[in-house]
This record gives sequence, structure tokens and C-alpha cells, in this order.
Amino acid sequence: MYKRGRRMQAEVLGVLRSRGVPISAYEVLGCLREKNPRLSPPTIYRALAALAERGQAHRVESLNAFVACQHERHHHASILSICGDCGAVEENISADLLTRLSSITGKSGFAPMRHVIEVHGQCGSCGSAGGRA
Amino acid sequence: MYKRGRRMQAEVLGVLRSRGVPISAYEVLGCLREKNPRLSPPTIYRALAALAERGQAHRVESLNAFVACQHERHHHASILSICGDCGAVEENISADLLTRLSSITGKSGFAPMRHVIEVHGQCGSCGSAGGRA
DNA sequence: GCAATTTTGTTATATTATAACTTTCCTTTC
DNA sequence: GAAAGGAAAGTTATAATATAACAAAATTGC
Repeated sequence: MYKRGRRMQAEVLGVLRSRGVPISAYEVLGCLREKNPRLSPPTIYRALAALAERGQAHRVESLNAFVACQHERHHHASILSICGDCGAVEENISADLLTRLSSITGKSGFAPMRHVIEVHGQCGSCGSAGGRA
Repeated sequence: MYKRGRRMQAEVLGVLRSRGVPISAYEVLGCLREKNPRLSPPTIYRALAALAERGQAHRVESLNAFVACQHERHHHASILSICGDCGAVEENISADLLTRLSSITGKSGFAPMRHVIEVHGQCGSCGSAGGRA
């Protein structure tokens, strides 16, 4: 049941995976419109929202973009390292870091529900390859 | 020198401070247009960029909004706790957490340059006031 | 004071996201 | 099995966010 939705989500996830780096919803739309020119933004945004909710894709808040999850499904908050040179994203998970974050934010009684942890910088490959640039 | 720019930035910062919670660039624009109807988006975005660069305001990536800095100027990365109920933001700084974050992301040779750490949840006031809702 | 440079103002438009409505399709009931 | 009802998806239109590109003006260095 609901085949169209799931099929749509699978196609969107396929595009995200084929790119590897974060891309905007409109880039996804552009790819899928090659096959189906009638697609429209809400279709893509709904698929992306469903994928994100299931942990199969992540929204990169600081880029307004989306990337496929690298760890199969998970429901822990991801730490995303984003290379400003090549665009590559590495995904780490650390329960310890989340605990510390909770203890810092919880001092004033704050109850955390969603973590956004994104680090911009330069990845190892770009650092060793073009470090002198 | 450059009085207009600094004056503009001061007015923008005043609006951010008077609100307390994160607001969009267009909300700032709306406020300042009451006095000066000719203001346009780039003027506001430029002022916000200058304030952010000097650490007097922060961009909240997960809200596409801006908030005044709560700690005077600082150049450490902020940990922003954002209450989904009342919109209040609390700002924490933790060199220790940044160190741990660097050690996690650095495993693969990644060199961090900018940290985005935003935690969504419920603040202490809203938790105790409306916890049963 | 004049040219070069930098900053600001302005216009227009690009990019990102969602509201509102229609259609489709599945389920339930008879 | 057909029709009503409800949930999900498609579609249209537009809202919200952000910036490119150019014009005007101030500042600096000479």
C-alpha cells in the first residue's frame, strides 16, 4: 500500500546516494524531472521529510540541503563534518558527546529533543592534497 | 568613517536585542522600514553578516533566523538551546565540548573551522509551566 | 582636487519552502 | 462488488529567504 509514496522516497534516496554530497531539494527535483517532468517541489519535500523522519536521510541545516544517511538507519543525532572544498560529508555518532551536550544545556532545566551538530572545515583528502593552496 | 554601515548595524542589533528571540532578516527589515521605508533586503543581510562576523549576533541555521549574542562579543562557537514552545534561546560556551568534537571529527583528518551546534527542545520555564499540556 | 578604491544603496531575480486545493486510491460498509 | 468515507499524493500557486549585479556615493592616497 501507498506504493507511490514509497517508490518516490526510494527514488529520492537513490539520487541522494548517487551524489554522495549534500544537494538541495531542487537539485533532486531536477534529476528526477529528467524521467518525470511533471514532478513538483512538494512531492520532493514530502519524500525528503519522510526519509529524514525514518533516519535514511539527513537535512543539513547549515546548507539547506539533504544527504543520504551513511550508517543505515539510526535514530541518534549525527555529527556531520562538512568539507568546504569538496563538499564531502562524514557522519559520526557519539552518545558521549550528546550526554555532555545535554548536561551543558540542561543546567537551566532545558530538555533537549533534537540536536543539530554540523562542523564546517576541510576534510583529510583536501587538506593533504591542496593544503598549500 | 563608514558611519552608515555601523549605524545600520547598530539599528539591526537593537532590533535583535529588543526581540530577544531569533527573528528572520525580513522581520528585522519590517521593523526598520517603519522608520525608513526605502530599506531593502541586502542592506539588512549585510548588516547581519557584519554583526555575525564580529560575534555580536548569531545566525541560527536551523531556523534561518538571527539572534543577538548574549555574551558580549566572543569568538568561540556557541551552543544554542532553542525552546520550541516560547522561542527563547540560551547560549552556552564550552571549550571542552569543542575539543571533544574536534577529536571526533578529526579522526579522519578533518580540520574544523566553524561549528554549528543547535539543540531544539523545551526550556525550563515552559517545562515547569506547561509540562502537562 | 582628482583618480582609485571601497562601501553603500538599489533593482531585480534566484533559491528554498509550503499553503491550499484537487485527485487518487485504499478501506469500510452495505 | 459499488458507493461512501478517509488518508495520502499530486498540482497549482505563492510565500519566505537570500543574493547577484549594477549604480551611486563616500573615503583614501596622491
